[in-house]
Amino acid sequence: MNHAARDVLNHHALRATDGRVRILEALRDAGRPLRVGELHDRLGTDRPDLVTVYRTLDRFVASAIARTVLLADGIRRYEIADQRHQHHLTCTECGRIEPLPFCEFSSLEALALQKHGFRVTDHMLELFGTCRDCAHHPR
Amino acid sequence: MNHAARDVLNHHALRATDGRVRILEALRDAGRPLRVGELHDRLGTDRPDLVTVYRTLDRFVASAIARTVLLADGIRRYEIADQRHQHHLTCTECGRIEPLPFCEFSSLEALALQKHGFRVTDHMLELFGTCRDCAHHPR
DNA sequence: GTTATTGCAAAGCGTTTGCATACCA
DNA sequence: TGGTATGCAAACGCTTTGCAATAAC
Repeated sequence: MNHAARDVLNHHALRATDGRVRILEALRDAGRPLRVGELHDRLGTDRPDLVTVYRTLDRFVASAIARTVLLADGIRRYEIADQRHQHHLTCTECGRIEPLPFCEFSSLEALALQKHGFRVTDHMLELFGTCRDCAHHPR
Repeated sequence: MNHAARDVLNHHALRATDGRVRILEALRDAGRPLRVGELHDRLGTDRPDLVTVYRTLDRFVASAIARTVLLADGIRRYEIADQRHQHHLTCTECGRIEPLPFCEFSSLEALALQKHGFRVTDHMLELFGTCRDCAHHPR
């Protein structure tokens, strides 16, 4: 585990400091996009400074190790970028964020080009609603 | 024009102060989502305080006169809410934001429910790319 | 006249920067 | 050893809050 993280850092020509390894692992373990503060909280005792987390995440994004995720609340979150472009289901009851394993927009992008002369290079889609658990156990 | 704005405010049980009328008109005239600072700048001389713009926009959102728009940069923007739920094309070259007059997601929402037990109540979609003008006049 | 709204100042919060120290390669 | 990364403190920008003065109804 530890080695894998170091390898990733080395591969991206980033010095494999203890802080970076732990930040990368925390991001990986989370399985969902994390806010900077959340990530910092997860680093446990003797953790790197919050400022270091900010700087490290910037580095990770610049190196395409991580990417930012933007949801409707306007808060920037980060996730590991080793998977394909991804969307999320955000439960408005409990706040849980679940990755959405599909992405079908070729028709929409074709429409944008036809009707607006707009060539789509990227898109953002987020769905909000009630997750299974909250539907079964309403508050 | 002025009367129309006052009517809207009265209809929502908001006192029709000069500042609110001007903020509502500016939002209307913009034709695209505005940041708080942008909106404030557009209010011209003897304009209300920036704090008032913040408070007024909160009121407008609470009264469903306006709504917030969130794009990939994480900056909150506001637009008049008198039209249907809307998406945007954002040009990454010139920054222009263009409304997208369609929204087709029933199939996606059905899929989320089937596969994830997730009932979608809202969604956000933003497309990014190169607009017609920038494609014709590259920098 | 009563209550909501405004301006001003200041606090808050998340994020960034400067700089000296500590660390990795 | 040389250059990068870190911690700490402080600056920064956007947003919110407290409170007295003001204006709408």
